[in-house]
Amino acid sequence: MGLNIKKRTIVERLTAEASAHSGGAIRNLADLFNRRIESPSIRRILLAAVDNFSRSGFHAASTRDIAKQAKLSPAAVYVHFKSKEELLYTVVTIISEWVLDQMIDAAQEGETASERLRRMVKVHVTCHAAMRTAVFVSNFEFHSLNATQRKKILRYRDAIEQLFRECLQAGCDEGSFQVPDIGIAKVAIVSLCVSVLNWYSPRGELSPEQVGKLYADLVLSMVTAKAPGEGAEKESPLASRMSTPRVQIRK
Amino acid sequence: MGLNIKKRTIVERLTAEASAHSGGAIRNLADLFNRRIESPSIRRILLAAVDNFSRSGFHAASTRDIAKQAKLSPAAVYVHFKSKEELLYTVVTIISEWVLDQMIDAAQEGETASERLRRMVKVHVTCHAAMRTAVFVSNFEFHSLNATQRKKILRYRDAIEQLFRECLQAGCDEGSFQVPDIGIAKVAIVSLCVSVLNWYSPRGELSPEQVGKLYADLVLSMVTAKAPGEGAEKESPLASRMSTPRVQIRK
DNA sequence: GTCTATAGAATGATAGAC
DNA sequence: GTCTATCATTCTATAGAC
Repeated sequence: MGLNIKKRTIVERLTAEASAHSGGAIRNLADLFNRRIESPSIRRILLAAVDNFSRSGFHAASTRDIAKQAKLSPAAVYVHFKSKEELLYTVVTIISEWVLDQMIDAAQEGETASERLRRMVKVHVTCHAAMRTAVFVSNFEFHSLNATQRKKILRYRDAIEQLFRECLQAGCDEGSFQVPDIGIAKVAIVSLCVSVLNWYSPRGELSPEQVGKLYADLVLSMVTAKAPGEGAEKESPLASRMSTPRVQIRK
Repeated sequence: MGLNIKKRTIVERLTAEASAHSGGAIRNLADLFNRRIESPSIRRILLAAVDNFSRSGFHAASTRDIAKQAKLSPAAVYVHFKSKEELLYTVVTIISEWVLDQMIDAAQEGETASERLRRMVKVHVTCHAAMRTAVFVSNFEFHSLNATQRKKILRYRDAIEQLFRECLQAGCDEGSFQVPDIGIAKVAIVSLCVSVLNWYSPRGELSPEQVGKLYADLVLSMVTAKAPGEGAEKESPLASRMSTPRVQIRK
């Protein structure tokens, strides 16, 4: 990592460190941070931040508690992060990059659109279930980022939505999918995957992969073309004139 | 309303006032508060609270700003609400009651399970789109309530989930629905309806009712039984051994 | 890089006059 | 019921020693 100019933020250094440690599957958040962050102190701070943000929400969580949990003084956090906001931004960036990476891989496997969609839904759901706490923070504290940060994070989300859109379009062109509106279907599918954040528990009976498979079945039956006369009554309505679906942005 | 004993909270008085003003469809939040709340000051406070909570989140919103927006002094809020938390609880209660009322009506119409499910999804989505801001607060600031309050609000959510479960069960018994797991399907459907909170905009091209209809189509095709040989490969997995799906509870 | 100590600002809630 | 004034607390972030 050579030069450590003070002005570079953690996030800016992430890319440089990304390939530093390689090999070995990422099974949990500690693995992911080990791979992306050199300093053990910073890793402890980030783990504590995820925990506190997820339990109390960004604004209710205090930097004091985060520092304490990371076994540091309150001031030590500010040696590594210039603000609490940057702490959140670092977490959200690492998580968003990781999910997108998984999805890019998933979108490449599979011959037919059905196989690809099944794989994509399974991977997306599995990511959300397996790293529930961190992805939860990344999704539901998104609005506490500033406008510049939000814009950068939206690029990751848009990329994932685009992967789903292309897959749906391909399936519709092939004739294997049939949906009232591709934009609506895309948003519905992504929402459905993300919604496991609201109920999944690692202490339940289902593994992340099992939930992924169940959701993939649901999504596939949602978009799979029915035999003629079997489908719901529809007049192919409204095309995609809706406002571009996007996560609500506060402030 | 008669006696106005000091110790009764706004929420406790709501039931008494519920039938006070009758008739006329509820088209927006102001309508709903007009119907449920006598005092104009309290209505202004609640409207301001919804606005501030939705834009900044419960913890980041200040009682000063809420009071100012309601054209009152900071202290005046505490004449009507004993804490900021009670302000949130009042909002969430009124919204939750309203959504449940709509859903109870919806679940009674329709001869077949398919008709009922279509109607329920349409109404649920329409409620969420039409009152987006307030329902958004009710859903996503839920975790800022205390344990007692959360327990009371969960009764509303459970009741709605139960309506969906019964409808799905009936459809599966009839043979018109086919789902891998009723518990999973129920959670998925509710999540899907709720997820319009994340993208719906009243400035878009679609009315709440139109979105409701589109989502109803998606859900119906998700659960509708396929002609033999048409369905996804499945081995009817795992039954309902999963942890009871429930919104994540913080703290 | 880590600490102790604290500045500086904002917040939830209350006291008491009218 | 509404106001002005203010208390008491908490929090983010910084200063400066080691």
